[in-house]
Amino acid sequence: MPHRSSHHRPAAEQAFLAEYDASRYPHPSVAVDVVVLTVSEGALHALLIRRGDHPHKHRWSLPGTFVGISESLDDAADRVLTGKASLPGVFLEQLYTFGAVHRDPRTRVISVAYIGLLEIDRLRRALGELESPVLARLRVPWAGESGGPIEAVGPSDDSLPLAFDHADILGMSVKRLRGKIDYAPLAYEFLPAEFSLRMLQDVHEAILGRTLNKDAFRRRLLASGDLTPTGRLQTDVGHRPAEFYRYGHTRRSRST
Amino acid sequence: MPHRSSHHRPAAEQAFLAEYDASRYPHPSVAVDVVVLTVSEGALHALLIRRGDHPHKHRWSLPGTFVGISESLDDAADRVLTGKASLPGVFLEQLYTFGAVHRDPRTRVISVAYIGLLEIDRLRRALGELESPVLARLRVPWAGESGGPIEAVGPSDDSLPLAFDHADILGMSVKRLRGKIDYAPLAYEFLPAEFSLRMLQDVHEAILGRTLNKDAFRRRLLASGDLTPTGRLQTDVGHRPAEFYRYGHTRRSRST
DNA sequence: TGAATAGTGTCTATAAGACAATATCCC
DNA sequence: GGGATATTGTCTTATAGACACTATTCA
Repeated sequence: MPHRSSHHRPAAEQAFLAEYDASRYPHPSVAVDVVVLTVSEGALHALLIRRGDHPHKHRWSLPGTFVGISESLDDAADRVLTGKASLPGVFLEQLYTFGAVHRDPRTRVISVAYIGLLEIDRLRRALGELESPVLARLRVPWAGESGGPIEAVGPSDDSLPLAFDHADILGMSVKRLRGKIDYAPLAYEFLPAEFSLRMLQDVHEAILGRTLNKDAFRRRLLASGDLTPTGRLQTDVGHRPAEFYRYGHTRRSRST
Repeated sequence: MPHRSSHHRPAAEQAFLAEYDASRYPHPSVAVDVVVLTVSEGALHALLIRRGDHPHKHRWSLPGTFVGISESLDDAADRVLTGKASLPGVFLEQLYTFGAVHRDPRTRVISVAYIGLLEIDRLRRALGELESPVLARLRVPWAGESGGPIEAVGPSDDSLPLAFDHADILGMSVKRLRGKIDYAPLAYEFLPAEFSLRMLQDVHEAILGRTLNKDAFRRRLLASGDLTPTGRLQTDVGHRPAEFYRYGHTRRSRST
């Protein structure tokens, strides 16, 4: 969220902070939280973990970890996925850093949020090994890219109480996804290597939260040159089978 | 930059970090750096400060500060502007968090970068009070939104040596600006309250690093409904004077 | 009057929405 | 064959680029 710098502060506070010495004053803790997103049944879902301890005991939170003193932020985000869920090779991108003073009631924790995108089947397989996590459907109460906190709902449409400012982090991740889906190849992260145009459109619609024009979607994506037809067709579908495509630039013939 | 989570780490390291206790292990320092941007003479410029101390003595760096233990990130970014340069009310937005382990050779410093946008005249007035800062023109070696580090050049087109990873931070800020200029009202931050369409187009061109079609730009901006004509005209311009506009939705008549 | 830039009108090319027609699979 | 969805083609509409023309100011 953009803001405007505030009006003047007391000169004493300015002087104090200008003299701030990194080694003499207490440092905040720095954590990374990862919004692990997937698309299932036409809707975005996020991976949540039920907290066993205070604060926010029994609320649901994003998987995360503290950042080691000799570990980059990206590596810490990796570690959340490769450690907890054995999920190497997942698309990860830094989202936003949440730094309100009292966002964690215990102590000062600044959290660098990441988004991780992956296919539902792969995520489910990795989750099979674990106990507490749940895939919660996201309910977005705003249209377009307005932004703001969003809800996570359980299997029976019950709203799951979220820990800390994680409703804001989830909201920011959906906003980011919506803003980038039209020009960045994010949707393919939610799909297997080969997919039909309808599957791709379903992913776009789940992210955007609205239906799209089928003809225009087809034309636009095929014209982009980012899709390579595989020649393979769907089977056992009870109607004309769709062709499968693969993400990647079509090789242009050398002679033309 | 998106990345992919790496392959498995040694179980011992995972176990160690999983047990990481915020109170027992050293915390990184957290700083904010602000990319203060303005548009002058058809080009983006950023505020840089010559470092007087090691490391990177005599190199140029972004204005920044450490984050206080009871201070939000946004407040720390405010303080950089209201403290050092007496610039309250400036548009500030969080950009990205830079967390490579050795980005600062002294100790572990994670830096949350912000962008601050303001009008050239206002910035110059505030700078008059100070000594070391300079407004450096930005030279962007990539087109569109490819991203990557960029150069800052002095008055005689000499490249200024930048401290730390500040060339990357500057590059990220230009990339962000280019990505948002078409749908967010960023350009107006670089202009006085009343401006001509040509002045607005000049700002867009400076940000995008390329010329735009004049007719299409006019049509698009006027059709957006975001501009209110003031009725006032330029004076002393040696050619037909342009009308001044103001940013803000045109009030619609109640009867129509 | 001439130089210079603002602003308007028109034509064309491209992309999106709407809709109809045909294709192909399983039952 | 019938149901269902994929795929293709055409028409219409909105928007962007190109270009020509008119308008207004100061020197």
